[in-house]
Amino acid sequence: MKARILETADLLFYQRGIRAVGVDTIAAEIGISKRTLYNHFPSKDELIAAYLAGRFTKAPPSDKPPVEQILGTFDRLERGFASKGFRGCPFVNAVAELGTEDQSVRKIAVAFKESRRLWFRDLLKQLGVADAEGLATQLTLLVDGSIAQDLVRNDPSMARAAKEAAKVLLKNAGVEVSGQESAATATTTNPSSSPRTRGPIRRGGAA
Amino acid sequence: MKARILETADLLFYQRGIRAVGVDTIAAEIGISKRTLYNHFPSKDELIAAYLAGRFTKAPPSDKPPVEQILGTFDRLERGFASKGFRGCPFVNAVAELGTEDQSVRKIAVAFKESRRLWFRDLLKQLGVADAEGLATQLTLLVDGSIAQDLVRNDPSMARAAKEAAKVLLKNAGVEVSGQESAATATTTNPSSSPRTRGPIRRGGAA
DNA sequence: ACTTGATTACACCGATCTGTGTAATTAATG
DNA sequence: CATTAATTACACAGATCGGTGTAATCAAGT
Repeated sequence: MKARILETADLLFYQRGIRAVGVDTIAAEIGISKRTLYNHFPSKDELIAAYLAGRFTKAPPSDKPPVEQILGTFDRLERGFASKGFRGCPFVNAVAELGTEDQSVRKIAVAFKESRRLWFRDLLKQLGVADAEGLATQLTLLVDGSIAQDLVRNDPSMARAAKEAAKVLLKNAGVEVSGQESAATATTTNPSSSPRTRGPIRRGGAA
Repeated sequence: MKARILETADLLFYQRGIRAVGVDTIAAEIGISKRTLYNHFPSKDELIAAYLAGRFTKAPPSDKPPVEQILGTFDRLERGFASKGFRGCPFVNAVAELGTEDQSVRKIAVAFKESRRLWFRDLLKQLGVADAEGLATQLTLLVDGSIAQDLVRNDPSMARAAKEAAKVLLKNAGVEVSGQESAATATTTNPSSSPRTRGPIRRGGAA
């Protein structure tokens, strides 16, 4: 039951915004009484915390080459953008919505962003990149930038644009990139041409 | 009076979030009656629209070289981040908060983001960049990425990281960059080292 | 059959929300 | 001074908010 509550809260919070969704709405959506919800979560704040904690997924370990892992991030991002329910990064959205007041929310958001950055950094170190720290930061900028842009534009091609930029940054750092489909910035699309139409249903909102 | 209402709404909406600020709060902050507020704005929605419209500033024309204008964007961004009240991009925040429900909000956000992209694109064309469209998109990713990262991390150095990445992208496109302070990604900082401490008061939140 | 624990329905609290109606007050204009 | 327009105070509407209290019901497990 607790899982069902959390999963419904996740869906509604992410889709409509945290402040926009009341506990009554969540309970009604599941078809349970509000009392039951409060038996599992003592307050909405704790439900919000659990929602964000549940979004804090670790990047799964992979045996693929580091470069493919890094660039694969942008492919997964693009699929995420194209999936139906995508609505940006839940952590960034939460901070944007709840303001700096809620320090706990900001803390978990920082932790998530930093974990992603460290994931990039470690892969870059494996590649022997000199300034792995700095380049990792730059890659997260491309990730979050494409997420923000897709949030407002509904244009999954933003992920491809980010990927092309990432390739350039990697090459510049001396990393050998597959080359194959690169052609520098050539494949990057013009955002005013492609947008709209979302694909499958999915759960969306990795980041 | 209308101006005063709008300016106060701007401050509160941006600082605390749109949903988090009631019309009573705005009126009380100014010291006027709620009735007066509603005499100037027929509904909160219209006040929100006016707030976002007021944030839609045009990038001021400049006679400086295109490269300096482009890179200067990130310097202004960094100053914005360091200013006290900075809380991310008001348009992205509004979309994140109000959801896809409110189509008018999303539309103005798209218009703003696109205007910024076109500003980059035109400068890149002046520089003779082949794929000005694509590179302009990539630059906006760095801008929005650094904004999102600073929003959660409170780390103005994200603007510098974005600037360094932008330099690499520009060089890769054949643009002559000042060189002086570049040194590739070398000056990029590690985010876990620098954060906190905000500067002057300002109005913050360009994007 | 009995107990235990979860869930239910439902009323209710105080607070806050957007928005309105109204009559008095104030300020500027002729 | 008289007219007009803006602003005021204030009560109020209807909705929703997060959260609680309570007694009945339901579903195991032993």
